[in-house]
Amino acid sequence: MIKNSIKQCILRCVQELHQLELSDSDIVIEIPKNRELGDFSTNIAFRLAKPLKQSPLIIAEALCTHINSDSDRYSCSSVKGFINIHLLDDYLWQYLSELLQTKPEFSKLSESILLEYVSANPTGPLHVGHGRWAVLGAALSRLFVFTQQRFKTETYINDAGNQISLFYESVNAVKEGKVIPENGYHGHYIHDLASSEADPVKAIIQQQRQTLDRLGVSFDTWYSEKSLHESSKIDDVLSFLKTSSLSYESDDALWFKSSSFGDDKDRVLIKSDHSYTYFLVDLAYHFDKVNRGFDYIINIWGADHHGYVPRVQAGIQSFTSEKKDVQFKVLIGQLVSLFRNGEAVRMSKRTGEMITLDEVIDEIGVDATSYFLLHKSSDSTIDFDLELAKQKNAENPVFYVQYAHARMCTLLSKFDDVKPFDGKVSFTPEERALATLCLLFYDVVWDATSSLSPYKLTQYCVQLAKAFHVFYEHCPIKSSDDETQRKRLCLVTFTKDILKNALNLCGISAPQRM
RNA sequence: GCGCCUGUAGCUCAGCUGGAUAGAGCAACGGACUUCUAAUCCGUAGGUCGGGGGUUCGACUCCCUCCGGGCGCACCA
Repeated sequence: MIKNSIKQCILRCVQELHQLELSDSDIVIEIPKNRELGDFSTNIAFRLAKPLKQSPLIIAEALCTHINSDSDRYSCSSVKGFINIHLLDDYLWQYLSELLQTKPEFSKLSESILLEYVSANPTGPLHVGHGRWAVLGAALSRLFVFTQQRFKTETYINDAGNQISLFYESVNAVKEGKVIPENGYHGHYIHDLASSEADPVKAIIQQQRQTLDRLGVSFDTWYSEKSLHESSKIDDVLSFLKTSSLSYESDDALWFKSSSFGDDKDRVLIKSDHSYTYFLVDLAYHFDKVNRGFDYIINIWGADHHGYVPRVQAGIQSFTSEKKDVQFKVLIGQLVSLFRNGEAVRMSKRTGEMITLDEVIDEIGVDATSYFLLHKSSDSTIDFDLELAKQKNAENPVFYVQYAHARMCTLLSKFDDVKPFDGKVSFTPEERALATLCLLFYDVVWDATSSLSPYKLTQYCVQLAKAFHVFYEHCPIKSSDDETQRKRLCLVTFTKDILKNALNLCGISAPQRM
């Protein structure tokens, strides 16, 4: 990773010059907003000012001199305490040429990750909210594969409990020509299910699976809540909590001392009517996750469940207090609102009037669906305008990016095999901007992976597409001399491969032609 | 009332563990196609970063407070 190798260089120089041992995290490599300053920059001189008791300007000056005398990779200059790093052309080109052939060793986020997502009730079709968790989880999975993490994916099927009973009642009511219970399920699909012989829950799961398939989402395990009830796992967690004195009886109910682990209050496990709470069953599920040996447990939940996080967190903590550290992370995806030409599309689960994820995919396609559900930080709500997502013009970033890829493909097809360029290089500003952006690919991949933020990758796609379009307008290929032509064709080839990789990691196709 | 998320250009959003003149896309306005796809590019305009305090050499970024928006606060799932 390019930023990393620059970091290492600076670490070494600081060590040689000042006998200071810094760690990776002490150094920040940035890309200057004003690109004329350099390809990269660092503010390390400001950070060293205090410990060294020197002015940042002097520190920066000395470091630059040291790096310049020492490195055949970088040429540095110091401006107002910042160190601006300019990659030497030959080094830049060599780095770029080998980029995709030499994938770096990525760090391990943990020994073994479990990523649980979607986990929908099998009582109806998936909606766009599910789509967001699905797209997010799938992108993370691909990033985990790409960065060679050890991990499993899983979805939890809530195929037991009150909602399921209500669901069956609703379907049966229609079958028997009765009125669906007030708090039951009223969607049109209930009538379809009633006219079929198949088990409604199985039918819905099958339907959900097909929808997820379209988005490229699959799971190692479909974990059934029902199977938990049928196993001894609920008793296991109960006896664990009892023997650890983490539960107690009060008001005829059994409680978990979740407040001892940071929750606002204690939570009921077994109700006074002796039935289990949903929480108990979920606790059993997470107990099982820990017992299966995962040490990084990631759940993707909708914002409407965020109040539930502390109690599950409390559970995990109580299970693992005597064991090695287990990380537990709940990714809260904020809600998705659908719009059409600026008008909110009403969604009511109650009356069953809602646009399903399938309908959205039918209308705007997989690529746009993936893009629009992925492109924002999961902390932000998404206002999703269907008409905008459908437009095949510049208003729609999906097309902007895909067009860049198609443009590269047709451009390359105009020329015979691209021969490697290994001469002495020099760059125009547009070439350099494109090339340095290409170098950042693995840095972005790692950033997106470690921060569990695939949206950074969609941003990168747009940036790369922009840099390419600019290059395309300013750097003709056909009309340039042999050397330049070969260099530019190589650059386009590298860019195309990187953009394709980046798009595919986002679950978006990279068309050859548009 | 309490908790989580959020408030940056007309719109949709970035802004990396505080750092250089706050960025991008779209929309607006003005340009560029006999030349590798104009689904593109170039230029112009547009911001007291919700308000107010504080910490700092330096704050969109950290702390406090107030205001607005979303979501949640069950012996429901």
